[in-house]
This record gives sequence, C-alpha cells and structure tokens, in this order.
Amino acid sequence: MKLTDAKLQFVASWGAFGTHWGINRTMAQIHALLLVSADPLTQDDIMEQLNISRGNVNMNIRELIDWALVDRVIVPGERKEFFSAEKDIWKVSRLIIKERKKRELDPMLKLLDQLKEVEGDKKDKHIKQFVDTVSGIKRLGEQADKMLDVVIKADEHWFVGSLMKVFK
Amino acid sequence: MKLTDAKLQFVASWGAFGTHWGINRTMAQIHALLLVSADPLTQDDIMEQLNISRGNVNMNIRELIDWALVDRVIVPGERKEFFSAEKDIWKVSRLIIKERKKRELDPMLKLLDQLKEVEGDKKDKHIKQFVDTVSGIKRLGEQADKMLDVVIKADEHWFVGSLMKVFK
DNA sequence: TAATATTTTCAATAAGTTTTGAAAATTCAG
DNA sequence: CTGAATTTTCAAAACTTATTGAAAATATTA
Repeated sequence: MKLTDAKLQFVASWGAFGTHWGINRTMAQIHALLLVSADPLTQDDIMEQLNISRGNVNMNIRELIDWALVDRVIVPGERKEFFSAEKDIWKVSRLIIKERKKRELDPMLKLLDQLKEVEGDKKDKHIKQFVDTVSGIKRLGEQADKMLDVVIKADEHWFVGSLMKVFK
Repeated sequence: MKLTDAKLQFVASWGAFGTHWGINRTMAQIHALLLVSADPLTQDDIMEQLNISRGNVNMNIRELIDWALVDRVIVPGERKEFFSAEKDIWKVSRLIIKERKKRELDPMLKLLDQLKEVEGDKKDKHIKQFVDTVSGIKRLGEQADKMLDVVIKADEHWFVGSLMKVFK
C-alpha cells in the first residue's frame, strides 16, 4: 500500500474509532492527520487534505489544543500558523485519560455520593436496591479513579515494566 | 432526597454519561432504571417510567440483551415478558469491557498491522513518521489488550486485592 | 497608518441519529 | 383453530450535532 493511501485509511479509521468514544469524527481525523505528518501543517493544509471547511478546521484545532494534544508551532519566516500533534503516544493516552477523568469520572463520583443519601428505611427492598447499586458503582468508580491517577503519572517504562508484571 | 427523585436523577445522569461513551442515551437510561429496580420490569413499565415509545423500548432492550447486560425473565402466571439487569457491577463492567474490546480494539489492532506494511523507503522521513506512529499505537493497543484480558477474567476480590497493591 | 493576510465567529444549513407509532408478526389461552 | 395480547419492525418525523461559508476581528508587513 502506498503512503498516501495508508494515511487516508488511517485518518478515516481513526475518525470512525473516535465516534465510539464520544469524540467528534473530524476532530479525530485532524488529530490522526497531524499524528502521521512529519512536519507541522497549516489550516489550509488540513482543509485541503481532509476536504473540510476553514471554520471546521479552526474549531476542531482549538479543541485539540484545549486537550493539549496539538500545539501551535511558529515557523520562522512564515506568516501562517502551523500545528503539530504530540507524537509520544503514551503521553497522548495519558493526556486523554486525564481530561476524560476530569470531565466525566470526577463529576459522576460526586453525584453518586449525593444519591447514596436517599431518604427512607434502608431495610425496604426498593431503597436497598437503589443504595446498593449506587454504592457499588461508586466503589468501582473509586478504584478506577485511583488506578487512572497512577497511570496518568506513570511513564511508559514504568507502565510496561512494573504494571505488566501483574498483567503477566 | 426521596427515592423517586433519586432514581430519576440517577437515570438522567447515567443517560448523559452514556452519550460520552458512544452509547445511546435511552439505552443507558433503560439500563440505569433496571439497575436500580428491585424487581424485573415489563416494556410497559419502562415506557411509563421513562416516557418513551414502545418501539424505542423494544429496540434498546434488545441491544442491552445483546450486550448481556439485561436478561428476559419469565414470571410464572404472567403473559408479558419481564426484564432484569445484571446487578453485580463488577460483572457489568467486565461485560462492557469485553464487548467494546471485541468491537473496537480488536479490529483496530488488525488494521494497524496492515498499515505498518506501507511501501517505500523506511528512511524517508514521511514514511518513517507514519510507521513510527502506527507502530506506537499498535504497541499501546497490545498492552491495553493484554491488560483488559486479565481484567475481564478477574473477579472483584482478585482485582481489588492483587491489583491495588500495585496502585497502593 | 493603510493595505493585506490570516484567524475566528456564528447563524444558517446539512447531515446524522434517535424516536415515534401504527401495521405486521408472533405468541398464547381457550 | 380463533381471537386477543404482546412483541417486533421500520418508514417517516423529530431531534441533535456537525459543517459551511461569509462577515468580523485580529495580526502582520511595509
């Protein structure tokens, strides 16, 4: 397979993949394109390669910068802005985990804490089922939370070396 | 907070949560409702409690059964079908991990394998960047794959006991 | 400073996804 | 078997989300 086709397929698949993870298709595609590009690209490069509008590129690039997955790059002698993706894939995954944890897991744990405080007789089977379910999810979430904190702080070497002993 | 309100809020939040994970809002809401219900419910119960149409309930229940998160329950003397959610939340999370791994991670790894075989001079910086990125993602994916396999097979006791020693 | 290039915004529109509801199919009791 | 209850299907409608593109804002050069 030729490089151009391989890139196209990678970008398309990464985009489809993203949609299963609550990430907008174009954002994932732009990210994929920048990941496999050796040099930084301009908005026009991205517009052209992905066949999308300027506004679309602009908004999604900003979102990627927000997630710290993409950086603005100054190219001396060039007036346009260039963009480049963080290439260390372990760092990328840590950035994504960190952001999603903050946006999703943390608020969910806060809510579950409140819901446990439901009024009524804890012996009543309907109350009991509710409290048990909510508590169970909370315990699971807290374990996930701890685990993700460790992963976020780990580097690849530690991760593969130390953690993977457990996961033989 | 009263049980009825707490349930409503749980169902609504779980639904919103689901949309960040590529899961349709109603499917997540039905799942949430069944999780906190002490007894199995019929399609009519769910229609009434969530204010949604019969067709909608039917399609989403089928999807939940597909994921093995919900079971049809026969209630003796009743003509209608009843539905009940798997209540062990650790088992639930393992079922979800298993299914998403199969549907998403496994195909992605297969694709990455093909893309590594791109034609051309591996010394060329554009080829190199592509191969390096794809290989890096593949390595990450393989570690995740192994780790998830262990988690899928683990029970809560092992998980909390043994894994959490690593994650002090 | 003015002229020009570049980036950003956002209302309108398009595309994609979910939901409805009524008709068709199936199941079940008598 | 018959008829009522129940479940399933799926085309059309409603809703949600993503995209466009042109105008406004900003930055850069001379």
